[in-house]
Amino acid sequence: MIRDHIADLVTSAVDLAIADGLLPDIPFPEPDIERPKETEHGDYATSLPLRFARSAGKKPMEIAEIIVNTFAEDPIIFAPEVSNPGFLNFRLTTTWLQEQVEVISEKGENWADLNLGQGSKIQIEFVSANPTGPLHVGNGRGAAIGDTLAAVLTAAGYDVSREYYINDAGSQSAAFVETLYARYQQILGRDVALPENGYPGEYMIEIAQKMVENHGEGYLAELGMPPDVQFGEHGTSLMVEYIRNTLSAFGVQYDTWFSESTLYEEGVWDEVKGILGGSNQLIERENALWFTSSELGEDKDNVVIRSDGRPTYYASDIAYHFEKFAKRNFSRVIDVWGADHHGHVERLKIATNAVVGHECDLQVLLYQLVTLKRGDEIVRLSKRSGEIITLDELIEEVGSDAARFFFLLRSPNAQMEFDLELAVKKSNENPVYYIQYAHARMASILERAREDGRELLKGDVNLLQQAHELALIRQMLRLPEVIEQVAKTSEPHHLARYAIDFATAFHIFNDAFKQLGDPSMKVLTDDPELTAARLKLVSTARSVLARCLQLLGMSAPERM
RNA sequence: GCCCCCGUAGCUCAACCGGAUAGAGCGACGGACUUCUAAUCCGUAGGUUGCAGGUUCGAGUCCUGCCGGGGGUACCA
Repeated sequence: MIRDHIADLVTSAVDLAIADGLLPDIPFPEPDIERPKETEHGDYATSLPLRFARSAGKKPMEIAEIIVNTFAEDPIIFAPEVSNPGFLNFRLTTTWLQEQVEVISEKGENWADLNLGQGSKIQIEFVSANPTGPLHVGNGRGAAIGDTLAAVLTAAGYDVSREYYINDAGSQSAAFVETLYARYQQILGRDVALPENGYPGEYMIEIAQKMVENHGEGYLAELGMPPDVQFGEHGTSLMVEYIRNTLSAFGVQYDTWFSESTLYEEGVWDEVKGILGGSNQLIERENALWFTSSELGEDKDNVVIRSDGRPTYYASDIAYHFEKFAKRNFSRVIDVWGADHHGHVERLKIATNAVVGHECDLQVLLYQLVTLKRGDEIVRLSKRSGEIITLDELIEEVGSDAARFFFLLRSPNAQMEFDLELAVKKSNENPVYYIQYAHARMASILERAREDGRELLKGDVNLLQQAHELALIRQMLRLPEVIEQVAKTSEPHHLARYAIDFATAFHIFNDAFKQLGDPSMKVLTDDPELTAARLKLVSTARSVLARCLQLLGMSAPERM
């Protein structure tokens, strides 16, 4: 990557200056290469002279001058310019920029891919909402973040596995089954009440109806008696099916749907209990079994087996993460959770390390909750209250692309407000169309060129010299850096922001002829050589934007 | 009480490891269609980055204290 290249050049220059006795022979700061905000400050910059000034005992500007003088000649970047109060600004050579069009066009769609992960196995678990009701808008945020993060990490060279954890063993699941059975009986004419802590939502009637359609009265037990366990299993799998369909409509496909129940059926929990018991980390108190997490720095111990003998979700989660690291050997695991689970993070990490026996690379990515508004009215997100805004409804109203982009545009740790009225009413103002329109315009130009019988990839890139052409090339070159940034920070919103910047660069490029009133600025002109060069640029830019949209999980329309 | 996230333009949000004149979109105002689709472009206005200190060459970013919003602090998940 260019940044590393520049850092190397700076390091060499400083080394040379030290060897020549121009700078003192002491350790110097890392030459951090950043992207300046102001274009006047070049393509890249470093503040190394400022940070080196104190220990070197010289003025920043003086150090900057010395580095410029010892800077090696390079085909990619010009010698740096010194700028007050002590920055070094770097500019890419035009020749190299032009060549990149050739390079990108040859490497194709995966041009920006990296090898940061070196093929290591990484799992991303996201959404994992209880199968007790339809996904709501908040789950959509987790879905968009998790899925795009997975896509970017794949592009960054990791062997990524997407996973959904089905909580089908806990008390919420039991409440779901009880409610479903009550609805089932009601449909079949029995006068029974819904359970107190059940799920009153309308969707339960639909699922119960489906159970009747599929199985008739087959699951009806004696009045007052619970149904066969298969009733619950079938009901839950129907619910999971709904969830799977919603996510599929949202563009999310999982590699694994992992059932919590199997942790008990296949003895994983027993194994975990054995390990923790063997190291005296479990204690019986008040008829319950506790994990002595306070011994490991937690505020308190936590119950793993309730006094009635049922395991808590904490027990499940320990077993589950033991399974991820010790059984399936993921070298790294990322759990994407809503911020309301924050209190669970530390104790899960502690327990996982304790049971696996070494420090595990477990990262929990928290995203802040989505507040729903309808005008001025705040809508509470809760499956229990019955009234929820489902992800299905959101997709229906604004479309999958717009919904995804809306979520991806925000940093995970920013709370976001979602005004449903606005989302519907102003859907055409969603920036998603701005980006997709850029792609459609490129496709349209290329289509027209093909109709004219022009070659798209034969042009001479050295003819690309206009400021707006070079600006577009510069934007393309950012993609690998953005992929690296997202992979390192687990913050997909940088990619969404980049997509907007890229679209802007293209729109400016595309409208330059109108702005300047000069038809020779168009892509398709009377000059066949220039046209060929620009077509190659547009063709390359289109593939870069398409890749970007693909990583964001959005479509890249040919026309709009 | 304690722990975590947030507070930036009228609104929704950015700002890469502490960098240069804090940026976009929407909204407001004023321009550009004889088009390669104007779902676009160009321009103007809009800020004491919640408040008060501190650290340093430099703070929206780090530290301390307050104020405000959200979440957590269960034998719910």
